[in-house]
Amino acid sequence: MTERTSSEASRDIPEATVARLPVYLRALTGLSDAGTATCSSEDLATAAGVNSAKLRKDLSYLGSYGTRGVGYDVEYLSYQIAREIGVTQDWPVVIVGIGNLGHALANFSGFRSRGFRVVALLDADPRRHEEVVAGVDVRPFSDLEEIVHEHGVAIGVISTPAPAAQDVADHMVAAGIRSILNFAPTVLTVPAGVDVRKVDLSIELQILAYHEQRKGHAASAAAAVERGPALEGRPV
Amino acid sequence: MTERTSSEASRDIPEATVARLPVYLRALTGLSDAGTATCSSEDLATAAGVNSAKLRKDLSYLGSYGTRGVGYDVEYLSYQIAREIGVTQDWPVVIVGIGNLGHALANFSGFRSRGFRVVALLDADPRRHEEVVAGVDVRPFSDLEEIVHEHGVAIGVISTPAPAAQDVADHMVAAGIRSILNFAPTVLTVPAGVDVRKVDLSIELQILAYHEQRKGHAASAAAAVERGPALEGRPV
DNA sequence: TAGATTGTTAATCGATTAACAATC
DNA sequence: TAGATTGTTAATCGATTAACAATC
Repeated sequence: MTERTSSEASRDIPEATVARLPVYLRALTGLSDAGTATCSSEDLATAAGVNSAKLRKDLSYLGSYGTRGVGYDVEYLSYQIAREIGVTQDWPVVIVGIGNLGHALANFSGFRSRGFRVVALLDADPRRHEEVVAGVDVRPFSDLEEIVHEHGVAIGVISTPAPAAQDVADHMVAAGIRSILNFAPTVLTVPAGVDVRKVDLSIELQILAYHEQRKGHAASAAAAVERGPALEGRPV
Repeated sequence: MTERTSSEASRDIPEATVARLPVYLRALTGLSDAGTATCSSEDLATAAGVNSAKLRKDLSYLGSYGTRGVGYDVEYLSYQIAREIGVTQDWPVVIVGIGNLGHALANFSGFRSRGFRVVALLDADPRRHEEVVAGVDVRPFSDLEEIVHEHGVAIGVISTPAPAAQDVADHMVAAGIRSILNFAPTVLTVPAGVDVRKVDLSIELQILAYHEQRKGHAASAAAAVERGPALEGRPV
């Protein structure tokens, strides 16, 4: 299962590097679209918004795909990163919870463009089963296992309200899904071997608020903060 | 500007800790809703999905809000964390780009529940200016500066297509916004002192795909991966 | 007091960065 | 060859974790 064909240098890529590879891939796609055939680590780092030392260190985990004194061939490096991430293959995805956010996700073109194919939209509410969203029928949640097996779904997206999310995750795991992207604002408990990534709008805003508070944002609010213990803290 | 009232231990909280404080706050809200008055670091850590050593270390940056041998008072700790993050005050937010995702964000109740108030929805497309979303009028993008000043907006959310995002960010910065939450799949360039946080669905999926590929997900796809160089890589 | 649990220390681990030898 | 740029080393920095003294 963990065996790879020989000559592969790519073992044990640090998590922080893995998280940046898709950023590099997107930057390379941008360079390619602009007609750039070759780029230096400095060029690519700028496009990706990191420094070039970090970029070169990251790429070194994949192998040696550059040429000293020259740089990187954009198409070749793109392909190597895409292969490393796994987006040269096709990934069937199922989305559960077709409310406002589920609609947005189903219509999101970024899914399709990187090898992710939405094969089913599921919702527990029968009133939604009439709908067709982004050309895909909304089906009952109870069809999950059948769909997972039929399409070989490995990745599930949860966009239900928080109270439903754990139950949805349990069913996904039971059906064989081992990678979950969770948009519901709740902590999911899953067995070892199942990956969960979480996108949480409210948490992102709170992190921004923390830094904003420390910056002293608008003059009026800063004044309110500095005015004292501020047990209520509502700015004017 | 960076002055605080005395007795505040809260200086230089590590970034990793800051990112977890909102998670603790949510877990505490859950405990409170369940009628729990006191909890141990072990209880709270479980609810938040972290280990208790990390939780205690994190909380130690805020001060000493627990009682040895007893644990933490849920309401008291909630308040202290909320104050530290800054969500005891009210944060006016503007959302730019009212497509599918913008609609979902405008309707997202998690915004309101944590002190974030959507004061305006902006879109460059005049055909959207008739709309009322979540009880808020959609207004022209050119109204941005006026709205920012009128409401003291410190946080801007970008949910436009990628090509528009940098221009939106530039205008936000010019209007005085110093914290941006970016949903557009593009790297934003902003002056020092402006915080950008990025939520990128496609990148999250690619990170999951990387790990899924290494796990050997469905038997058929795993077979395709192991079959050899797989220059095309499309699984059966 | 005895049991429980915090807050802190110190060791470990992982990520970042600058510098530069290797080499095109 | 001379100039440019990679890939790697080593130093630094920050985050995690286990263990336990402090103390309720």
